[in-house]
Amino acid sequence: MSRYDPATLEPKWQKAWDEAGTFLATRTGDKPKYYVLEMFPYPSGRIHIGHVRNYTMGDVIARYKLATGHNVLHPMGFDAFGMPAENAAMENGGHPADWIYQNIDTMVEQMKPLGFGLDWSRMFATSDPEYYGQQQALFLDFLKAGLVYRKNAVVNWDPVDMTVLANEQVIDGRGWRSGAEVERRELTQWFFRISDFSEELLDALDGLDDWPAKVKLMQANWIGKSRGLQFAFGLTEATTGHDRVEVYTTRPDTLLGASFIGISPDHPLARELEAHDPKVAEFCAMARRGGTTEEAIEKAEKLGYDTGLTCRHPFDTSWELPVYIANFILMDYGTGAIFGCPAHDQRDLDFARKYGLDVVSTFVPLSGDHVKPEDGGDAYVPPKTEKVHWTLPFNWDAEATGTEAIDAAIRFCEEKGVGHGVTKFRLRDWGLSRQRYWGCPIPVVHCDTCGVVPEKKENLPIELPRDVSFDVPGNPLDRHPTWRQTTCPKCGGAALRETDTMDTFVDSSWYFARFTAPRADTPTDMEEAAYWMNVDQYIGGIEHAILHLLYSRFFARAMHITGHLPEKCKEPFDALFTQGMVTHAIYVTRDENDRPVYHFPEDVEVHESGARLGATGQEVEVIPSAKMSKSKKNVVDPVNIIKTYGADTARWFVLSDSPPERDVEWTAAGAEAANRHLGRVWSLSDRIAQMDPGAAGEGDADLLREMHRTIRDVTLGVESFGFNAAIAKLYAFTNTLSRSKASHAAQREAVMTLAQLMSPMTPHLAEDIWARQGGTGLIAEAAWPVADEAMLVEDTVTLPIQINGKRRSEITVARDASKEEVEKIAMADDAVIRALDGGAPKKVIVVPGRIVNVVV
RNA sequence: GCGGGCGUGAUGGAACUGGUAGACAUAUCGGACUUAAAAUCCGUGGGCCGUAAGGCCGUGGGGGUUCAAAUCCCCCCGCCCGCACCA
Repeated sequence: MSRYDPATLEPKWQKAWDEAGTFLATRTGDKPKYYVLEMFPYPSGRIHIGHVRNYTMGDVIARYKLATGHNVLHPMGFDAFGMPAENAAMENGGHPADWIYQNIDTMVEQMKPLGFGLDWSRMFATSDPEYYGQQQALFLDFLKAGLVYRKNAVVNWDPVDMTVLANEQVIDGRGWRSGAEVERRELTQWFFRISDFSEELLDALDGLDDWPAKVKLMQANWIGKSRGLQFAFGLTEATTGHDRVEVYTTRPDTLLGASFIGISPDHPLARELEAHDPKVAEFCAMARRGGTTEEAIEKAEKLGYDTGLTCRHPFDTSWELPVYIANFILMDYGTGAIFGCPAHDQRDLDFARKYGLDVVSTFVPLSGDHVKPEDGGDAYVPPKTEKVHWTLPFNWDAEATGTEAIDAAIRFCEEKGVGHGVTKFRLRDWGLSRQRYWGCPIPVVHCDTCGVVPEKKENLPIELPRDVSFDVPGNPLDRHPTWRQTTCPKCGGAALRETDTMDTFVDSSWYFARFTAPRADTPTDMEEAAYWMNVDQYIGGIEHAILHLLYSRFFARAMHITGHLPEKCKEPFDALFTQGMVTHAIYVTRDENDRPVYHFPEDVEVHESGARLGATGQEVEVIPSAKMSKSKKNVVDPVNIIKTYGADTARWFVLSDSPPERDVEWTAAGAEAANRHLGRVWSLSDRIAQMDPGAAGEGDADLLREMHRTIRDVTLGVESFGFNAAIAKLYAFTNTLSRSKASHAAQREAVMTLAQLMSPMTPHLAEDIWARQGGTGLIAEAAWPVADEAMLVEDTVTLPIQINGKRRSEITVARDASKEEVEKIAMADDAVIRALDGGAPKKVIVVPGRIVNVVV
């Protein structure tokens, strides 16, 4: 008797698919197309079990769509530019390109044994000059179309290393290498005009029916459309060049509760005061310390500097409000100035209490206990849709919602000539300049006579120079002896290249389009793009819910405008699925100083009594379900898993148990169980293959009915990303089949169908079963089974009977029994008679085909 | 700090659109097979009371809507993701 042996059968079937070209994307016949894409990986060096889960999900869809008669495009590539390659070069010497391409080779080598149905012929890395050269062409077209411009923007500046830091390189406000306090410094940078598309990007979310609601909500909040009032406070005494402070507020209804004006340290007025007053300068310098992230700014202690200036309230010119410079006000949102209403904003309240400013409520709750903030309570911030009692309205009812009051306030102020209603968006333009080497060079030159000049397309790609070093901080392109020297494309005179490279988000904002024609000598081939786009199913992590997806949506529009994508591609991802992570327990012991010492799972033996180190028997603390991280050593290497159990086991396990959108915890016991199950299926098939072909049996109809139910349930599961539920059904059907005494013909049909239903998840095992049962051709190319509707209908249904909402009994009735009939049968049920105790029911609810509830 | 999400037996989870909570799997325990072990197969498998029939409790905590709530609403707790230069 043979045994399930993935080590021999997996390579065998991978070779068979390769030779048949099963997964090459082709435009054959009049089949519909299907484009399935998983977010491409960063080539960190090794694949991660999380990748296995992500790509297995995509592969299930791809194989299922192939089996249901589609031309399938399922490509793979690498997001290869970015900081880690430079960091590796800094730490270990070597060159980022060598590091990254070695990593890519390793990862491809690790991915191939997993048997993904990928069209490897379309593979590329974003660091290939063929790719980034076309990206430069796109940039030039965007520039021509007015979608790119330059302006000043703040960066994290390390004053010791004299270099720009990424947000993740700023730790507690200090540079990660130098330890110096980071400053916010302005640089001239390139920007994409994504904010011009704010309204459109927001409105179009409505059409994305197959995107998770949470992602659409996050994007909508990020774009942040707000209706507010823009107006000016007049300064009591005009200083040089400033007689007013323009503010923007989304709560003009609280204007009568204003108690101070706050301006950003980068506000022109603050700049002006800074120039003449060392104390102001000192405060502004302090306020500019720390990182640039919104998080850092919001979490920092709220500090203000009283400028001594005052403004007049627009509705009461005798009312003067102090002007503070405050560290939490951002210059690039709104006008860089606000008015503070401490009663209805906790941040303003904290600020007011700190600096002894007035607190005036403008509204209170309709009822209930309420401690006003002026009496020591918290700021009162109800939802804008809630009706409140107004103590200081302008012209609206004493009882009105925030929304009603805001609208009324805007109308009132417009009538009085105090400002005007404006719609603003939180979304800012996309800064794409990076002062780093390992990225796509921005294809422009700086000419003393002509200024900033775009490169000529025939000079593309502008390739990165190979001879660079990373021994000193800063951008190697800046200090390269010759690379910068070039001639001006316009006047032919000497000029200097731009040394900024592009944000890696640019690379990942159009790779999905490039996959449709990866070797084209233009960014896209319109005919191929028109055929394969859009991505029918996009799969990736929730961490990309905002930036990557929003940037890609912008890029698709920009590519349409510049003639690189058809109109229908403006929303490039028809359906989106965000999968969860693979987690693993952390094993930790303590050293003599009580510091944690982490251990790899393979060094730990887990028993029901606890976990111990295999080598020493020392007891180990188990922290369950933590995100895998190298430093915590709670990682499992897919390569080891494949070696131990085979690819199918790994694929089966990452899909079973947990719903795909949720995290799944990798456990050795679970992997072993998955492996045992696949072995059982193989043995079952083997047993059936060895039956006498003419063997009769009993229960054929029952087995086949169950088979058709399984076809229905698994198909539904695969189509709705319910892979775990589909696998549960496959377990159940395997149990049914293994107990069946049906004829050989019925069992053979059942096991071949089982193999087909399993084939998207465990393709190698499925091929093997198919071949051993004498199936024709490859199972990967066989048509997906279809459930026979006639086999699915049942004559009777079992209904639960509830008494007062609790299940007490059940009855079996004809499938099409009327409400009256069901009620009659229910009332004759023992449990009901007992509960009624001779009385009449208060109410009987019959939901046909569902439930009966008797209220007594 | 702000925005978004998640929380169900010892464990991973199932439950269609508000309609039998715990499918399927893992651990455990009991049994069969075996000289023995592994593998395999059969059974057990939320808690409490009860010989049983049956009853009570139970989906992070508290409250609410409903004939009926894991599912809808409000408050709280814990964890996760994002916050524009990590990818």
